[in-house]
Amino acid sequence: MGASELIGSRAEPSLCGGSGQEEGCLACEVRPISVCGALQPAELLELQTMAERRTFAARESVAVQGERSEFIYNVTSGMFRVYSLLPDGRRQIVGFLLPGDFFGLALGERFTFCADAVVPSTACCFRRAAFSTFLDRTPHLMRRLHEAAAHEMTVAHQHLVLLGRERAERRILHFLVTLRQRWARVCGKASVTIPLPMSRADIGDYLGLTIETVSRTLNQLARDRLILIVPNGIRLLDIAAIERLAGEG
Amino acid sequence: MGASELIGSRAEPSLCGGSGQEEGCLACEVRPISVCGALQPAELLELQTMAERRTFAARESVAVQGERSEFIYNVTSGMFRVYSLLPDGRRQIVGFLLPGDFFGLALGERFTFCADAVVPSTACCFRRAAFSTFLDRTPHLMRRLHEAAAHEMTVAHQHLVLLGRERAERRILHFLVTLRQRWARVCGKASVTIPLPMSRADIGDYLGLTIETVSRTLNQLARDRLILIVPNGIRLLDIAAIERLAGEG
DNA sequence: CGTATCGTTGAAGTTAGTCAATTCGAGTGG
DNA sequence: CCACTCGAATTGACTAACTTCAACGATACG
Repeated sequence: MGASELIGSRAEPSLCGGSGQEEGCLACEVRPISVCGALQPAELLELQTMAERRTFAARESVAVQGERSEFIYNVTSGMFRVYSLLPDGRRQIVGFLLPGDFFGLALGERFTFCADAVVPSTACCFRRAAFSTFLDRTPHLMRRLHEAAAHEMTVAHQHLVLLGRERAERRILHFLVTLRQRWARVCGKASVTIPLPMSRADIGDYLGLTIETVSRTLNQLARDRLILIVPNGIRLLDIAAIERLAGEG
Repeated sequence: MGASELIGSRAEPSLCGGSGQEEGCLACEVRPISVCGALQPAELLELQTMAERRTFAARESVAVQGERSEFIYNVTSGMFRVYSLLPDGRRQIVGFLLPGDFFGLALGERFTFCADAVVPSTACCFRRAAFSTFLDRTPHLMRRLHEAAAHEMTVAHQHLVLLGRERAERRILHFLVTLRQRWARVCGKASVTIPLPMSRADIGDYLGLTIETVSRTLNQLARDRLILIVPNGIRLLDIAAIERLAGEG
């Protein structure tokens, strides 16, 4: 083994974003990558009046399946998981939210899913009613939201393909490749080290696998010298090979 | 076996809908259950000018992954399947479209999935550009479309739960229960006999199973006297038990 | 009546799940 | 600083579920 110089490359999740609360929407660090990027300065000032930055502790709940959805959220830092709970306690994570991602787009009266913070995180909260009327006055934001929803739909469909038709190794690889791309968007540049703030159980519940299978598969990939497992993350050692094995990516 | 009096209860898929072409949107048989139901008579007349009823033969293609999406469609009779093809020929069906369902909601420039007719079917076609401008002038239709998209999202998430966390029997049962509800909406009343115009291969590709597993599971359910397999359909013999076994349904 | 396709059934093989033991790492208190 | 504890991650042995491969039966169609 003895690759001690490789170890220690901790995936420190700056998880981008940060404070900036005081400065309002104009100075928002996720605006360029979020739906808010569609807005003019004047509109941002108006949006700001109905926005409130909230902090969430790790595991703190954002939404509970079936409860009334008073707010919608725009993630500004950290990571959230969106999931469904089955009566017997099993869980299916349908997605992880990164900075710039919207939650509550499907503006039904009630949340159809649970969501909570994976790590300490922040999000911008909007009262649904206020946001909704703002939306009516701002058709280009509506468009942008619709595009975001369409993209979410495409992502969900790819997730379906993964769960329905791929085996464990490809699920894991696809997950890593996709997550890398999403981090790249958030951080402005692609990194070979992917922060994985979520647990193996989370990954398993996202990919329809058990923790044991996730662990075995990751360690097999590490033995094959495709990845390196670092604290709180994964370093991709051979991105070309990984993307090839993952399918289209 | 000798339940010959039960056999012969063919699931004749009137598959509801039918002609009505000549009479226009006002007389459209799927309007009450479709997004068009949100429109006023005057608006329907306008919509009608950009609508064209098209007929599709079984297996005729509606959309091909990656191609430009010139039209969007509203299913008026029959059934379509929406799917993704993998490079090695495997297929994941992400959904079946019934009368009243919209296709092409995610108004990207290109189709992200394939779609074709399962049986001879008809659909109302709208040129995307024209429909899009109509949408801008008709915010309540936009709302309704957005709600439909949100519902699609919820359905996709439930599908994810199914593929990620349920075994074959529950996938099949859930599929039957859900399809029954959808037919009920289309036909105006719930029936114990569910038309299944699609093949076992289609069901398998929808549920992430092989044809063999679909066949074995269905026949096991028939042996357990929960269902009866009839030509082109399934009759549910014990709906209460089926819904219990399927989970929340 | 022959052929093609679809569906069913059986047997063998694989993958991932289950159960259980062990290790690792972070945090705690002596 | 070290022992202890707790949860997360890893690893192994075994098992269940589903797939694969193969053969066969039914049905529709020319």
